[in-house]
Amino acid sequence: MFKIIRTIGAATRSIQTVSNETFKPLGLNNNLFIYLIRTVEQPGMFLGELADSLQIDRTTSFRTVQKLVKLGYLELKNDQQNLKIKRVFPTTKAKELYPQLHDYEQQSSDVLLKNLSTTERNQLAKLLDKLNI
Amino acid sequence: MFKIIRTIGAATRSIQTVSNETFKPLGLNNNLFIYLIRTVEQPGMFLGELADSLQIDRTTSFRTVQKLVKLGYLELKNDQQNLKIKRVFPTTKAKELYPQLHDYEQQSSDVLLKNLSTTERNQLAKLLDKLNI
DNA sequence: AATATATTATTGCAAATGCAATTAAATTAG
DNA sequence: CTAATTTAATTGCATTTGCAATAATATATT
Repeated sequence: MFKIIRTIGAATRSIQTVSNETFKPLGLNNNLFIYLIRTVEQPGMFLGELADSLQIDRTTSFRTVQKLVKLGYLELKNDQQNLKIKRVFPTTKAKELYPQLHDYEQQSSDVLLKNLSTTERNQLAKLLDKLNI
Repeated sequence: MFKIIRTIGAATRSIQTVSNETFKPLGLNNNLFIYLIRTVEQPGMFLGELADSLQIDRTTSFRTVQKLVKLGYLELKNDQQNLKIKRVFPTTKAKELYPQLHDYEQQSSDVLLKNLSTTERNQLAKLLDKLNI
């Protein structure tokens, strides 16, 4: 069964390599685009929360968010109740870009899954949902 | 279906975070241990071949292999036929460590898959094998 | 055989990464 | 209420990462 983690590792690295190349023109190399997708879909998470939800180191995530703020994609807002936290929101620019990012994600998924039938895709999605991440 | 690539991405990052922590005492943080596993299982690949098989950038892989040579885990040998390539082999140290690495991989897999039955695990493995990586 | 193209290893460099430590606010325990 | 503990953001720093470029060899083309 160890082959499972090898395969998903290889798939992830492979997907990231391609997406880096794809989004370089937008300055969104690395995993930048997953931050945007996540933030548009669930705006208002605080910094650490966002990092944890993406399974990315908090300090790495912190600096990436700074960069995305500088690029005009995200903005940070202080919380009224809790002075400690800063909440992350997408700008209009990010919201406008979102459909394109989502399309890419979809296409990327289609390529990865091209050898699987619809039934198999559903099966796979269901099984992955049960992973203990 | 886009959820599939999100999930495997999150799983991969999560697994790597834990393995980094686990192997820090051995100096094998990052993905170092997957190089060792791969090289023990298939010794003699040339540098670029190894990198490609792990879906890792060739220059990154190049430097990582250098590091593993320095740490005494791998060694490079010139090829008789092809002066351009260098083949990568595990040292005794690496071969001795291999069972431990493989055990870890197995345990890590067990944790990830703990909510899946044996049938489901087999199903998942089969579906992942069909991915177009 | 000579030239052009492709492949491999390697280095330079700037950016990203992540652990450790710090500061400040919030929560919990006494 | 006060002190101790936890949690969040932030910075420092050394390492890693990966694109771009280079050099050397191998392969393909004419």
